[in-house]
Amino acid sequence: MSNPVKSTPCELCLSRKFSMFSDLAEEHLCTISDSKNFISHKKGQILYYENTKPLGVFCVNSGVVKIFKTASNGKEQIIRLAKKGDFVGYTSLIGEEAYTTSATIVEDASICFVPKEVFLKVLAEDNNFHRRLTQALCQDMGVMENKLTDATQKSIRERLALALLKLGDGYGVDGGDKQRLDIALTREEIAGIVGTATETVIRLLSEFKKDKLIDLQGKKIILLDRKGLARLSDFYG
Amino acid sequence: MSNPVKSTPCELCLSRKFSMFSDLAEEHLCTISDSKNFISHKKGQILYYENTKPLGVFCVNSGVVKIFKTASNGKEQIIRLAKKGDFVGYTSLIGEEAYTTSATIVEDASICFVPKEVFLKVLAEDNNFHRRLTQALCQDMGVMENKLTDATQKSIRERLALALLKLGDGYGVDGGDKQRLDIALTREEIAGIVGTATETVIRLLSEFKKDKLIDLQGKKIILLDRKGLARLSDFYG
DNA sequence: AAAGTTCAGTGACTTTAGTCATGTATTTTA
DNA sequence: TAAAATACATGACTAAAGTCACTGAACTTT
Repeated sequence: MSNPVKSTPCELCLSRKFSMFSDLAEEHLCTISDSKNFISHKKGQILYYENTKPLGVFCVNSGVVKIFKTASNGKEQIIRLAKKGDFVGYTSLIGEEAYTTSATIVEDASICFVPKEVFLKVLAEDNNFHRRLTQALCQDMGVMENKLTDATQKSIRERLALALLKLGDGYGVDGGDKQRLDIALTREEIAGIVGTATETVIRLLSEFKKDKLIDLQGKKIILLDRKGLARLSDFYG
Repeated sequence: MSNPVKSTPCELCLSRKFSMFSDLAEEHLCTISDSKNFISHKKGQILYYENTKPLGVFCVNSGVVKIFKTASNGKEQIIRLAKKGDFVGYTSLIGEEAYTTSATIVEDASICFVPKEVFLKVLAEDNNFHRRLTQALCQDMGVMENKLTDATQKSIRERLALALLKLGDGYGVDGGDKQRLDIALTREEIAGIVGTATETVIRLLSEFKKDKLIDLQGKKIILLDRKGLARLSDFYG
């Protein structure tokens, strides 16, 4: 689907530090490195569609991938954003089921594809890796429980404030109380993260701007007052 | 906290068939059986609170447990209901973090408690068990993605219809198109499952009754028209 | 069996957020 | 660079669901 580029071996991959492959045994790392496929993806391209069968695991080297579900009303609910070091599509592979989500590129990305058999072989043989993966899964489960609770119990205003803070954690530059979100999301995508209508996001963002919580410079969002957003994102603001 | 009763050994436990211990190696089963603690719990009793540290894993032998989060508005979001054969509290244990949820008894239950060290030892030594657990976790992740999407993209009416259908799957008797939900939940608890206000559940239930989708006999709910509920639970009903 | 407590149900009202319509920027593409 | 396509923005309206207040029913407790 995309142009294969000369591959960096996993042993030398700088994104590996951030991934679950970070302390994989040398031999397993080589197995993966030899069989993987390095591909460059442009914004908008698709990694996989919901309900298709996984053929392997994607490992993000750079760029941003959105993992989402298409609801029965046609809207996209973004489950998470994956960046450098993140694995994509492994839960469906391990769960031995069709993909429960779709994945597309949000910001131009380079991504490695590790074939099913190789990934599962390493998972089966490297107990330490398996242990780490299970632990990460369990922690992700806690994250999902939080998201579900926020989705049902918080207002859209609260959820948007929270979403901005989390984007700040993942993609913020400058740090401190004032940080620029270094990620290009459309208002519709932000709506997909929060789980609301695009117009509502637009309205609330200008409201936040009026309240000096954020600033809008073209496409980019600057968080001016993280504490204020945090107060707003919790029920009693 | 509760009255310990004479323990059924795991080898003879009838609920085990339904659990992830179902094909545990004999030796590991014995290790667990020897160290576990069988306890009887009454409705309303607490298994654990959010933010406390897990000391082991609960294995439900009979009865029903609700796993929930208390939101910042004080309401309970029920994450799932656990029954015979289900493990409770293992994700936080394996994730090496404090409980992300609380758990209390919804229907009088008998539950085994397996201490942390023993459970983790078996997990580390029995690769087959570890594999099965990871697989289940991955599938549960897909379930959570679905729940999140439903929570943000479906209306309360749709979500309630869906919740009733799922309760039918897990606790329905008679089967077919007409089934009685054999579980005693208050309207407030149903609201906690759906993620809405108690009054809204009450109103919608009487509406469903008026529309011959369900019947209300005292506390018990009877699903009269599963297909109708299914149609309603999907966006285009 | 009386009193207390929890639970179910209803009405009135308010707030929130979704939808539709339309207009203006801003990118893309031809 | 003009045209087309997206994306952003705003207003008006509607519908959905939450809150508050209260009543009556059904359990518990003593």
